[in-house]
Amino acid sequence: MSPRVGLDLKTIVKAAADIADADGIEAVTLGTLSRKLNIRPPSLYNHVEGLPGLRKELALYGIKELEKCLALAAAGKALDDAVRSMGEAYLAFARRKPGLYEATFYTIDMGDTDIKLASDKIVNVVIQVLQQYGIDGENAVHATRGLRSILHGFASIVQKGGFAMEIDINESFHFLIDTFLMGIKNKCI
Amino acid sequence: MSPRVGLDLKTIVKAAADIADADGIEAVTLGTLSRKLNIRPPSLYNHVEGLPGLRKELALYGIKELEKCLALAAAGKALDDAVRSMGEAYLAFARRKPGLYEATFYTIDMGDTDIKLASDKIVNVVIQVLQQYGIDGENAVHATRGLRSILHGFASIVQKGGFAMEIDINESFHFLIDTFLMGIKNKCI
DNA sequence: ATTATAAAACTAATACCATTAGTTTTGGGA
DNA sequence: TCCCAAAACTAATGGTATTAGTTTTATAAT
Repeated sequence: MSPRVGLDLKTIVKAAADIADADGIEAVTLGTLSRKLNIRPPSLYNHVEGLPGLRKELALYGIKELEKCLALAAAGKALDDAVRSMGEAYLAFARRKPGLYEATFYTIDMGDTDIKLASDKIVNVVIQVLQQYGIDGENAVHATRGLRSILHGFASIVQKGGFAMEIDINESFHFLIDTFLMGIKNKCI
Repeated sequence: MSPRVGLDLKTIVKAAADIADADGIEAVTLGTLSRKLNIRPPSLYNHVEGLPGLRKELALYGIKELEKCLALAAAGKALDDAVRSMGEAYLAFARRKPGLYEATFYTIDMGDTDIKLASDKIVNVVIQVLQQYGIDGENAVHATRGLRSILHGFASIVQKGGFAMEIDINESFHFLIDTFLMGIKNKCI
């Protein structure tokens, strides 16, 4: 048994990510993607379970890429340095790959095992950093959920162009991270 | 001059909101909506500028409803009480009207004047509450952006079913709000 | 080298979607 | 009663996802 080799999933998903980054996640259709890959739309079904399957693969790719960025940013750093570095990496990712970041939250099935597994890896990176503050069990979960909310909320609003005023957005981000850290330290210690 | 009266925009937008809440924002199409209203799809163009126009109206409706909830929650309360009450109202809205809340962030044009105006009203409610802490000019913007990020991030993750662990979600929310408040008070005062 | 095979890519067809153009209906004001 | 403008309609177009069934083709075994 040994078939011919055609396109592989990685190539397909990367092409989809390029479309998403260039024209938004809604521009990722089997039509636009197949045109970019020089094949006919039905051929994609050999690699992906229709549009929902493609979206899942794209979300998975985005989550994994984001996790790599966050892990790299936190590596070798501790406490506030690690949190700030991780926050900057998160925001930078959302800016650098707006469509791919969008895909990590766009019509994804949080019940899906693969998605859950990849998401858990991000959660673990965040937990490891926050544990350095000596936050205990249940509070560690609260703090992790909090930081995740902050990062996603801010990045999501930035990505949608939601901060209109002239005030510097990066300063607002640092303000928020520092406020969170200040709160954590005055609360859990 | 006086034409016949048919459907009005409010009826249409509310029907769209019902579909969004029941089956998700992607289920809101001119087809499903026209079926629910017992008309043919092209008739909707008499009231709304196609699907993009419908989505704008839906987002606008959601933003206005949310603003009403937040203003009501903050009314007559001060400082931490006001912030906590507002936070709870925000999260409750996202849970009660998941599809409509989704619409407030789904393919909306932040450059649109109506959207910007409605959004500004929400921002003003938040600013008014935070000003009670005596935060000055630029920091007030940072703090407002921060609280908005927290509320949207948390609500958005909840709505997508992103918090998987057994730990109580409401407790996590209160933890986050309190952490933010603690941070603000130890930072700006 | 030849051939069998399994996957990849294809064509054809269906059903749904948004949208436009042009027609018919209809209800309130004169 | 009649007018007319808005509302709703029909018909048609081009895009979308998807399925079924066919053809192509690279590889692995002969």
